[in-house]
Amino acid sequence: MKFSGEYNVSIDLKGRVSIPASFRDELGQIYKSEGLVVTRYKKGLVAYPPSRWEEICANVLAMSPGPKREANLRNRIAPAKGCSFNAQGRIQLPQSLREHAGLDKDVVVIGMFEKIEIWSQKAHALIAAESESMLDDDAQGQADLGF
Amino acid sequence: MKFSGEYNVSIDLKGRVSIPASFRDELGQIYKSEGLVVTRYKKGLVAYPPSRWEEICANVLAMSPGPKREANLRNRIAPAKGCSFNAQGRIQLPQSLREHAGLDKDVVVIGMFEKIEIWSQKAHALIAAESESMLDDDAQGQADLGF
DNA sequence: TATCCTAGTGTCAAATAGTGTCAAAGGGTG
DNA sequence: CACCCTTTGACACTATTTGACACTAGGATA
Repeated sequence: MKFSGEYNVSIDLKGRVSIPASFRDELGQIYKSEGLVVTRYKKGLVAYPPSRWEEICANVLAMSPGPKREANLRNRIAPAKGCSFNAQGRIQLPQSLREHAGLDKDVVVIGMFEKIEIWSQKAHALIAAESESMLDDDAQGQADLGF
Repeated sequence: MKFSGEYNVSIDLKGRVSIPASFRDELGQIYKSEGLVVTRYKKGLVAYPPSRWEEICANVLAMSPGPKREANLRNRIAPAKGCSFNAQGRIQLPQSLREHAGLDKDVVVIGMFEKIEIWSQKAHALIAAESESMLDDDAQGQADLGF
């Protein structure tokens, strides 16, 4: 699965975000039958196809007990929610996740190959600026990559 | 039993917390007949289905005598209280547990697979922030898990 | 022992949140 | 410019959560 592209979409007054048609096409069958699993990620959200989520879950559960495992359970696994699509291609995000990401009205949905990120416009602008300056500081690295 | 999701709920003026409908569904029959057993856990509370609680109790009781067993008895087993649901899906938390967790008005209820955690909003924000920074500092670990 | 006070219960009804669906608006394409 | 597909706002409906109130039990006090 190769989600890609950056989309500005809006949230309706009940907390549903439109997932771009191209992502839904990419999901194929899954789009209607299973939906996506959404959880916290930094100051935003990520969404995975359920099968991918199962793998991640299994990886975390398999960690040896300790604070890292606990942190992953608490901040990634526990807040996760399976969200199915409605007839218009929107998914309902639970209040707790919307709050975490500070979502209201304008959000950015980003295809990141095997996952989909969801940010408030504001948070996305911040993290994008941060990433950009990191790349700026590494002109050699950029050149090596062929940019 | 797989409780999951994070919910902001409120406590009424007599100390009852609403347990989210999805958790009650997960409990099925047990919800009406048996309720939950709640006890202290760190700076918050945990709730278990009674059958799970029996197992935990048995494990502690089976420990060989010593300060660890004593500590478990004192801080986990002894303060525990069985709480049944009312018609609106709320459970009454005893004052001692409310006090321990510093609960007043806004609380967070979290599904953690086989158990349910209950925190004051404040305490949860603290522990979640701590976990988050731990995850941030370990980008490689996060990637290895598939996030 | 009678009375007051507090903590806890049961229940109702208002408020809030979530769901399903329709149709208008917007954007891209031929 | 007309058409089609996608996105968005809106509405009605259902489910869930919350605040409120009256009532009960038990403990303390006089």
